[in-house]
Amino acid sequence: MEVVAVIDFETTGLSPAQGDRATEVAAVILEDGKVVDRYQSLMNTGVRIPPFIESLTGISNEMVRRAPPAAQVMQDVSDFVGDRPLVAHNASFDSKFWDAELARIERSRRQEFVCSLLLSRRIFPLAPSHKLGALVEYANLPVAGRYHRALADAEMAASLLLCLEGELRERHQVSEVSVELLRRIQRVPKGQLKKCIARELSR
DNA sequence: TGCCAGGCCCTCTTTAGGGCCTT
Repeated sequence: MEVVAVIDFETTGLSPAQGDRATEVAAVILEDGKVVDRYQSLMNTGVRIPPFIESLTGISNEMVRRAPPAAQVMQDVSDFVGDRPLVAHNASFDSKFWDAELARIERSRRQEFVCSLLLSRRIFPLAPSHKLGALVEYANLPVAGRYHRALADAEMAASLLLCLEGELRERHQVSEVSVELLRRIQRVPKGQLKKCIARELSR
């Protein structure tokens, strides 16, 4: 697989369109089956974190008040990941915040996202849940730290991606798992994974 | 005052509804 950047945001809520902002971002660079570089930072947007979210993430208003400005953090993390393909667990969520926070510093995303949630639904259809934590347990992956902290979640999403790649290699005899193949697999209709892989491998 | 997301996916579907997943 090509070198990819696995990212994760902690935020004040679910929707940047409703005024929610990022509170923390992390990115890990995945190369040759291992994490070779890491970035993590809290970020100060000036938006108050609701008590429920403080409790969920352990990220307090006091912590972000002391953090660097969001503009600086987004510039740094954007430079850190560069043009590498991005991966996130439930990418529809992280891509919204990635795009919204980048737009505030007048930058735009140049690469597509791969979603480990959509992939895990195809590759592990029998998992009891496709939440990140449940998949980590299901696949017996290492717990990288506290759930709902950006770096720990990004590390565990990276482990999950490697696990999914391993499944494709072993169970489906795919010798080379490309980002393009992952993008196609995450859109395959239910029950058509094998057919999709066979079609892709015969190209 | 009351309410507040959105994409994906399944099904008792397609002129819809509801659960999952992210914080």
